[in-house]
Amino acid sequence: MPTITLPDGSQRQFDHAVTVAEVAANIGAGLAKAALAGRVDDCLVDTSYRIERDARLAIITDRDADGLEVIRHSTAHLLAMAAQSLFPGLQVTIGPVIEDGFYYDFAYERPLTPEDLGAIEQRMEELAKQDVPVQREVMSREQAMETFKALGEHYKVEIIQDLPAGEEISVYRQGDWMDLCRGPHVPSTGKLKSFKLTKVAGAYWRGDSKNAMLQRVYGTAWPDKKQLTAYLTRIEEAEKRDHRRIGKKLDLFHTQEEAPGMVFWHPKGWALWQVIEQYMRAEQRRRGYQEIRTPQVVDFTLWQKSGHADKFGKDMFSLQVEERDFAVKPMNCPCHVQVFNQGLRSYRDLPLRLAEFGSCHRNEPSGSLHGIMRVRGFTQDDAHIFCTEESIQPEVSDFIDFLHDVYADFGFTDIIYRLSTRPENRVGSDASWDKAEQALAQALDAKGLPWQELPGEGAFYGPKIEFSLKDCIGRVWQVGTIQVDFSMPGRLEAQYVAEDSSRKVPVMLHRAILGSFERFIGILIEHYEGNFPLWLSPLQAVVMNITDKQAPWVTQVEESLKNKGFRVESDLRNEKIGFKIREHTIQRVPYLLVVGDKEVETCTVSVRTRTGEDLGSMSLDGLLAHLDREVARRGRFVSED
RNA sequence: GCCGGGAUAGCUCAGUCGGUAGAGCAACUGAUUCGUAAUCAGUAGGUCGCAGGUUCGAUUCCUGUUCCCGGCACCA
Repeated sequence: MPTITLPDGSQRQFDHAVTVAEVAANIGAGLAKAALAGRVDDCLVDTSYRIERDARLAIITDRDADGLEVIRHSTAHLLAMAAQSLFPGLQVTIGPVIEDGFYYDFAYERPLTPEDLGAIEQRMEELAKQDVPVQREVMSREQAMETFKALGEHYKVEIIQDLPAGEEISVYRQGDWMDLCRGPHVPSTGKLKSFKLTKVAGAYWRGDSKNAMLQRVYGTAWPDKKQLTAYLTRIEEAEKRDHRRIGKKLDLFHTQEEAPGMVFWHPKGWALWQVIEQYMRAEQRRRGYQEIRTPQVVDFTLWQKSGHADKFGKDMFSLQVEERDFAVKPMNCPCHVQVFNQGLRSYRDLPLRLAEFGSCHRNEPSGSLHGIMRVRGFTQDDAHIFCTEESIQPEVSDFIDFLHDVYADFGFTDIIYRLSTRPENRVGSDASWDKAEQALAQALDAKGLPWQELPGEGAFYGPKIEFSLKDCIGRVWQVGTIQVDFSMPGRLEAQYVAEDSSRKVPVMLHRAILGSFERFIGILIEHYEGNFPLWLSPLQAVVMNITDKQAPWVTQVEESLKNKGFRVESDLRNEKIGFKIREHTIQRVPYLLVVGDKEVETCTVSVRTRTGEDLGSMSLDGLLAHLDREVARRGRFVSED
């Protein structure tokens, strides 16, 4: 005699055990049809789940986030079913739901091709149309092992073996196809109406490059066609923000075969870079950092001492010159310790903050290179803070404030925080790791920041906070970081004289806000779609004439603005004004200054923005005041779409 | 590094079932002096990524290689 309590608080009584589907039908035919799953006392179940006793129940439809997840999960199953029916011998492994979709990893004798995708998708459509019922079945561990062994599903057998003892093992059948799965799933394949397979790719079994490479098929699924189309359009639009595309269009930089993973910066890209560098330089100085510069090429023995040679000597660009081994620096820290080591340091010198716009080179794996986001030659806004253990937390706290200020100036508020903790291979005592991890966690908590822990992902010398931003299609890139290091100062013999005149080894904090200029600029380009706020714009204004007659005043305006430090060009070409406006608008120039006879007479310019807004005529002083105001607020209030 | 895909004019791309290529935009030349997103006409522009092989003949087919793209792994 279960009493079912619905989300609105109403109750329904039944004189026998009922399934979720039956309760849905009892409420209404529409709901019965829409039901994809149920939530019984906070537990997600199939619509076929039998409720034996009093319970709270929510019927899950495609309007719930959970419902959408069920759809995606079931679509992954449909994909596997279709793939296996088309390619005998293809084995299933795992098929989880991911952001906006799902994937399924298959083991097959040959790689799947993009053409195969089309065939699989078509098969999925057919199977969905057949509205095949999906049924759950519980099996014993032995039974499950036997079943999947008999099917030749060796990966599934391995998965079953690794399931924790006591865990209920369920399989889902749809037609003559079945898969090991916890569920829940939609009641029948007919509920899956709007999906699309998006890409195939190789992926290692269990994410380990020592294992076999599987065939991963990615797809997306939505409650209806409209949402599917909206998603596909969104992705298409997002791809137009791609920094590689915009970088080329706006003539910011290029790359070429002879220097893989290295960037050739063009005048406009370098102008942008310089604005950022000068800004960071000023901000660092304001906050107690001292800027230094250290060598690019350093004897290999230093990298052996620092521990770099051991852990990633292969990833360094090494060179032999006159029988001596050198390496191009992959990081700045060992060099910064050398600066610290000059002279005798006192506790009174701490915390000592040494900053460098350090150019580094790392021989990154070829497959990991990506536009200017992941490169082999890059420049960090690097700094190392030498301090005592007691200063770790206040320094970290100050750093996070600094970082937030900088990000806000660049218009970033959507930041992902992660704390990477001690890895298996590490140096330093557990006690010092405890202290360092706590200091980082507390600094984040004290500011009320939401963070995620990445256990075991810390550097070998200490834990780190990673600050990440997303690119135009949602890929996450680490930009900022702060890392606690108990190891390197000791290895490189850094010392200071403490209050009791004993010699002590300082703690070192590695930190960066932008991360690398290359990556940060890549993110900036995608964030603004090339419509940089005025303070960053490589070219801030173009002054243009209507006919030759106005050329002298145009040149005068150009010179005046340049003298005030603005990045300005004039366009005196014999072209129609509409043509010039169009060209510079496409080049995302924030201000288009038009000069005709009227403006010459009144010593003004007609001001138009790249968004097409007409600000009317302004005197030179008026314009300068307007531009100054806008530059001063940086990226904080910019929203130009 | 691994799996798949790609590379054709400055850019975006079409094309050749094997007979050495084409469009739009850009560039250049000329005309036009025209007030807020494309003036008109003409000209020029390519070792079809690179190296081999097959072939009478390869941009096209095959092999290798480099780089790029999408994932995976990696990211000290």
